[in-house]
Amino acid sequence: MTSPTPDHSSTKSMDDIVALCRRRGFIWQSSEIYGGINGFWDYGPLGAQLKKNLKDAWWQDIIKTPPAGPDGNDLDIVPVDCTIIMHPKVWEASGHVGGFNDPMVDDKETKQRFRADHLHALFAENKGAFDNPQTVQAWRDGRIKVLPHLTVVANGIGEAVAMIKGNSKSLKPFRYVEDFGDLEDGYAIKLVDKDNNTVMGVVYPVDQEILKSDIANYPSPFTGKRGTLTEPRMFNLMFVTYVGALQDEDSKAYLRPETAQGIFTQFWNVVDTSRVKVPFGIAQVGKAFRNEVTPRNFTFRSREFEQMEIEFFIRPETAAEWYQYWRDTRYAWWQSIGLAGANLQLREHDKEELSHYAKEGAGVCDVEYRFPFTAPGFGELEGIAHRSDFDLKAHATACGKGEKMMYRDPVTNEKFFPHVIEPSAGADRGTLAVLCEAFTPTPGRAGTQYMMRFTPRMAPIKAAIFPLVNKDGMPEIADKLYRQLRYKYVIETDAKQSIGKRYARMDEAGTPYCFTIDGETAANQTVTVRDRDTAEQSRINIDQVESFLAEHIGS
RNA sequence: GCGGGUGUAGCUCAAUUGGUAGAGCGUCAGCUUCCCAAGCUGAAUGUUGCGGGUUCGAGUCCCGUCACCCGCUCCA
Repeated sequence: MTSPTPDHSSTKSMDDIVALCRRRGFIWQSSEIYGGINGFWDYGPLGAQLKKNLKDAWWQDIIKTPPAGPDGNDLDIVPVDCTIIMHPKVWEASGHVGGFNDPMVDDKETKQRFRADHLHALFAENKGAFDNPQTVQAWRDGRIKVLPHLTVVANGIGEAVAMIKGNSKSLKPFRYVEDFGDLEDGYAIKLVDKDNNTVMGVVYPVDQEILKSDIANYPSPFTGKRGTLTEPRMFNLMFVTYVGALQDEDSKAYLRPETAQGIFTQFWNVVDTSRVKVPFGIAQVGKAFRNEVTPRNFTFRSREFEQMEIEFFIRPETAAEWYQYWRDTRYAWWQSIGLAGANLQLREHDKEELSHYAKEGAGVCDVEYRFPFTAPGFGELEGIAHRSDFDLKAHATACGKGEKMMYRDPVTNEKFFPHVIEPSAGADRGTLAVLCEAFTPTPGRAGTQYMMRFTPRMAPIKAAIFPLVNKDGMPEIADKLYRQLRYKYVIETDAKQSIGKRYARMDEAGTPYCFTIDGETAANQTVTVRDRDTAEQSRINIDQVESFLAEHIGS
């Protein structure tokens, strides 16, 4: 086992980790020979095996041998493997398209976001700027400048006027008197100022071009303060593609930003075909895509990444219990694969940072790892969220069948939309955390500068078989042992160069054990076992190598 | 998206006011070698991130671009 460092921010440099990943073939930049492409990463031979070990461990522990539930009975979790491209309506129903294909403005102070074309403003000035049509026209033509008095977010001019009239506080120092009537694109209202002078006010949707250049003069619709709004920006977090040879609006589709929606849309088929009943889980491993604004920190925020997701369907009233259960279970799982120290933590979210689907739920938490680049802070590995019945309900509504799609409890015949607890883990982030945790500088050690102390279950290479020298029958014995073991384990053999160099290379690859055939082997059928972490050797019978691995690595 | 920095062999780094792109390590091959990047001999490796410009001549100066790093921003 590795002995975890309490805080490796001072001892581990991300640059060194990235360099080792590159040099030894764990992780490379995608399309490197063309200069790379921002936010995309490839796994080399050692990295591909490492990531596979992580995903295999997850698959084993979730689907093949799921843990026991709160009542002591094994959970029922079945896998699916859904497509990356789905019907575009999936993403409308899930809420991914709605708010994110339009120019959006953020209020930096309140962190609220709204569609730029929903912003309406009231223009009014003390000096009676709008008391005649000519002045209004002059303003509309841009010949005179009038700053907006206040703004509101509204779906249409009527709603905007109603909101403005209804909020006497933000209207100050003006007071609403009466409607004046429709203008060409806007609406005029009569106001009075504090000296009871009549002031004409006009409400218009904010011109998008003016908003872009003059955003600093527009008060926040939430606080009334100027200077806290960001420029309108297109938030298109989803990758767009086109299905079929014709590229037009009708053929537009998206690469999924999360694997979860495949599970939700096939929930009914799973129920109909798999003899599962609530509570049960559906799990999936697969790629997802997000057009991140700033991909950074090595593979941590990649635009193409792989998720390991469970949607665990439950009765609504049991949400709190199951949320607790999955929180604790998933935290323990990450510990079990080698992230056992103080670099791993569980963090409950504050209510304010919750997503749209989780506002009213039993909770959301993250399993977080202290990466060298986040230290002393932490970065998310897995989020566990109570998503309520948001998604099933949304899809039932969007596809038009509505309550007919409610789940029927086969025992009680009750009909309801199950709630869901979603433990959603990042395979790439998990791999990166395992890499960072394993990375160990070895300043006092001969040969290697660094070694990788993977837990045996994660190690890309489980053992190496070396002939001590490349003659005297040793290579033949090594080759025989290698061929015998490689059916069960990832094993390497190497006869070239000095034994020290070969050990050192295995230390860097994180191989837990090396078996060496030496002069004694032919005589008494024993080999040496070298332990990666201590560099100490012991001698075992060559017939016991396989059982040694079974005991120390698992099968 | 904004500001700053960096970019020479797989890695670490050299290269005189602008004047022939090199070294160590690693890698590979052969020999040697009975336990920790050991030794000997040899070999391969670059349009100096990419593209323009200035110049008789650019790794070096200028512009653009790409990637990475740091700080903002962003991260339903």
